[in-house]
Amino acid sequence: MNTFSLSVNGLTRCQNGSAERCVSATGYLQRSYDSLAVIVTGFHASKLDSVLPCGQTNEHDFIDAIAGVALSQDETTARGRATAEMVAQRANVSRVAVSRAFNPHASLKPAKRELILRIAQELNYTPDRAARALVSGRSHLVGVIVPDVCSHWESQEIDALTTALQAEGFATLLFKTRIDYSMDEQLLAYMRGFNPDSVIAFVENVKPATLARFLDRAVPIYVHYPRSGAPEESQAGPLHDRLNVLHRTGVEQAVSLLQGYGVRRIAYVSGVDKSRANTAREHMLRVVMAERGLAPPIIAASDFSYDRAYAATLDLFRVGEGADAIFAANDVGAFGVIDALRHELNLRVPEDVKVVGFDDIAQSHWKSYNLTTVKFDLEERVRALVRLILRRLNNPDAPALEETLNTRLVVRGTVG
Amino acid sequence: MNTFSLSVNGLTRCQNGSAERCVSATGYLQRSYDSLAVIVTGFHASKLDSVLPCGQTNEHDFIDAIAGVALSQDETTARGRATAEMVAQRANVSRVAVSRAFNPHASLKPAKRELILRIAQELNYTPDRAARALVSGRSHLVGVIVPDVCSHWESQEIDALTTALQAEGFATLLFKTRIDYSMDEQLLAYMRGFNPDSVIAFVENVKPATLARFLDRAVPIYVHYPRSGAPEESQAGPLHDRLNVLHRTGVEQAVSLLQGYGVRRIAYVSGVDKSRANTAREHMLRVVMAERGLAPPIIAASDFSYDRAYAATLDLFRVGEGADAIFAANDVGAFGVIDALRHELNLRVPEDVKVVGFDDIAQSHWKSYNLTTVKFDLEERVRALVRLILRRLNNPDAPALEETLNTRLVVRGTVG
DNA sequence: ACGGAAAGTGAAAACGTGTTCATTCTTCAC
DNA sequence: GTGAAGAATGAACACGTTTTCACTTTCCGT
Repeated sequence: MNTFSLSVNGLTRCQNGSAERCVSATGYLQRSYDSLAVIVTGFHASKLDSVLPCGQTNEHDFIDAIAGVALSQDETTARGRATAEMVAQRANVSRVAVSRAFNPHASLKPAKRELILRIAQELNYTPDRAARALVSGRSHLVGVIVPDVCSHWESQEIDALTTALQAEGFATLLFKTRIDYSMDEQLLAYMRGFNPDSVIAFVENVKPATLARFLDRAVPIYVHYPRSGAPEESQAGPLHDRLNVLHRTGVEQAVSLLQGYGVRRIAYVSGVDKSRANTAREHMLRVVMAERGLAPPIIAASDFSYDRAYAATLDLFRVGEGADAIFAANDVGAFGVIDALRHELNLRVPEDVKVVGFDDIAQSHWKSYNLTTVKFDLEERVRALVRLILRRLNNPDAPALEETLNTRLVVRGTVG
Repeated sequence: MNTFSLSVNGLTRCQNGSAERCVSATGYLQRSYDSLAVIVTGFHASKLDSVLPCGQTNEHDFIDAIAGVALSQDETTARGRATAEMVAQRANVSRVAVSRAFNPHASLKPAKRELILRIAQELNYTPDRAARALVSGRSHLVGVIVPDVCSHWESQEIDALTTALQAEGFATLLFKTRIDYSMDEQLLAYMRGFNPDSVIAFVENVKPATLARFLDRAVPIYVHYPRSGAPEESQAGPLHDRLNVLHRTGVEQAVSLLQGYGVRRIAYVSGVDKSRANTAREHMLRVVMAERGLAPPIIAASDFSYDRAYAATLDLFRVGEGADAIFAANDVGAFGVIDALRHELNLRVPEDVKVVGFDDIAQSHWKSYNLTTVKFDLEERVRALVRLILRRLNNPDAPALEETLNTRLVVRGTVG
């Protein structure tokens, strides 16, 4: 067969390849990464030969060369990965022992385990997750459904989520749904084929029938925008795992601050109409304002986006009666509000109108906005979510769990 | 066994469950989704019974109920998914026929295929991708390595990528690497376990040894920031698949525009030091400026981030000599530049200093920035990338492919 | 009607792992 | 030295597909 093999550190061999090219490449590798064993095997000799840089090379050229080879690799070696059988053979143990070596809970003589792991590393072996999933029923994949990865809040949450899951041996499987926050059946069926162990949906208007299609597997599904979790809403005990957010704390701080400045007319530029995040925020704002003797907020309909918040603000002042202060359902919406006020209505923020957002995304501290906002600790939230998921996966029959997170006001330049 | 089963449309049955609860739920489902078959099966009857809402219910309550059941589902039914065997049995065909029914290229009598697909749908069956991957060697997963999902450019690219891959029957498997744009071996080994069919790395400083660990499988790896692809750099023929971007066009337009305003001192606020995107952009700027008789740009070191671009701009004017116009290596960096100029240095943009970015991300049209920028068509780029990947997967031995994309200047408010 | 090509079919063999179960080896107290 | 308990071991099976390989049926032109 037309193969090429190249090893660095210890044994250096070439088969069916041009010797000097191999040595040149080897030398380069040794110079750059001398403590590392590199094994390259199973290519069209002709291709590797014509591609490997000779003489002095820089790193980029070498990467290009290797990448080029990887791309044109021989089909016959596609399954060339080391298998547990090979490791077992080389270590003079049974294949089962190899499996056990990679499972920390299995009992295996420490010396044996060490030997197996060493040989496995030499052969660049890791257990095949597809096979493992097939027999264990665990794919170690977590499906994440999101309407728009670019939305700041979502992207930051996906980022933290991926980090947390990765640390626990899981991987994030990303799916996009329609932008209107609905999750269609087709997508769910599609995703189901990948066997995720759990699903986190950044959408809300989930149809029962859609969810039902998932129910023939024990897949915990987390509809991601949590209940408002205000004390007055809490019930005897949760029916299922739940993540609550206490909007009250942050909202009270914000309203109190605004009252200190003598604000009278407060408007709310909303999020997507029936979404829980929007409902909870608007509701809490209404409750807190009523408690403090303020008239109900003026509602300007929007959908969490910059553009619609911008337009809603124009309407509020041109068609409507305006306001002294504006709450936006999220920070991105608040950016739209601020830009509309400053650049189209020629109003000053915060002198003429004060603005408060929700979320505290990374962009909120940018100087052009410098937004005062109700912070929703993202890292903490993701940690709690991953904790819920893992606990549920490890113990499917445990009683329902509930985690509660608090909010607080971050005061910046758009108030005061 | 302690099971509950509920069907809507046609046959409506309850087993071991409270009849009226079942009927109530059924009625709700029928009212809401009357054209849909809903099959719920395999739960702890006690749990479903205590959870299902009775009488008038709203959608949210019902979702909560179903979700609660999904979470507390019986362990024994975890593998309760329909299998090809069951479909075959019910359709009176062999299991192989079922497999063929789901493979468009396999030959099967149309009537038979139709029957099988109908029954499969009834049973909510889809082929198990883990099993399929095991035997076919194709996981239909594409690994995406990214240092920071939140970065605007990356998040928009991930979004488009996911959409495109989803349409082709693939899914995006997301991994995070370190923020310094390096890709560590550990991550690659970890990812390898998931058997991605291809890997797209949004990182550049890839070590050969790191890549080599992937080379025992035929996995096309795309290091994502492309070569500058300027004509003077192009070679005889590409050694491997490659995506080129012609920065020249957009940069020429930008420099020409600036010259028209009599700009003399041009600065460049850079990206991550040795990254290709940064290198290519700086290089092209240098070349074009030289061609037009301008002095070389003043370099202000940054790393693509808002905060460092902000700081670099302050340095440029406080320690250095300032500039009439500033190119930023990316749009986010340009936002930092603009904010530093306006809010800390009290300079006007564009009157005192003109600013140009690279990328044209969605935020660039926001009124606070309204950035003039060199557009890099994201959708087009992702389409090209997916095209390359699929062609390579379908035909691993095809000659190397090359796609070239152009750029153009989008003129907004930060120049002129 | 006839032959041959093409299409359709199902039994069996992979794919690479985790798990169970009966067996063997080690350890330790007496 | 003995017995028993516990740890360590490997053979065999299971997981749900796709693929290969003979074999049978259908189709079509003469």
